[in-house]
Amino acid sequence: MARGQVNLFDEYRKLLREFGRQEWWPAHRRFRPRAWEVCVGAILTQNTNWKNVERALDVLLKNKIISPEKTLEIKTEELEKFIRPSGFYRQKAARLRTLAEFVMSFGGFEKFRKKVERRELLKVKGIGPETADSILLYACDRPFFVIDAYTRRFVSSLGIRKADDYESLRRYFESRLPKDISLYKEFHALIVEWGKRKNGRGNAVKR
DNA sequence: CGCCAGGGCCATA
DNA sequence: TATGGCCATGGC
Repeated sequence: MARGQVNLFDEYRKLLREFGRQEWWPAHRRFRPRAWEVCVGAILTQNTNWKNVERALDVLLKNKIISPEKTLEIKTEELEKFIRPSGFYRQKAARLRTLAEFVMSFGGFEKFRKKVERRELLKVKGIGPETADSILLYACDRPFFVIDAYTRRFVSSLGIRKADDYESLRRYFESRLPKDISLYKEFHALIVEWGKRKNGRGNAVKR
């Protein structure tokens, strides 16, 4: 593949043709998540297998911990117990509470969703660039492209030589794609699917 | 059975 | 700024 001639939108269409629509949120789970649950998922999946995250999300749902308010009401030990299947449960319980407090400082989730700025989110302890962009894109419908470990491998598989720091890669994607939120969501999900199958995981290919 | 996952923080140099 | 240790469970 010739360097410098990669068309990212074409790459997106190839993945879409090969794997089909991923529709991460909300359609890939059996319930329709509220935006808060998307934020919870973004924290719980930090360096963690998504299957484990789903177990933890199921426990939270079963116990009706489905809002930042509820998250702040229950005891920390209780929250830790609920999310244990997702690993790093002490850290993550603390991070969930911190995020819940931050969200509530806006006066509720809807206000947070409309007003939060990326800079502010990045200052929250436990929210790094990937988690921030996941929240902004999937929960707040903001046009930020999410970069993760799979994205780095994907970019390198295209033979593109880029500085691989987070911000450079994010701008690389954002500057070469239409500013389309649905496209960002779907492309990132497809890249993850590509990475999983490459690792010999994921579901069998059917088309 | 070992390897490692849809990161991020912190201490150290 | 750049490495390295740490966090922890469950899938495969």
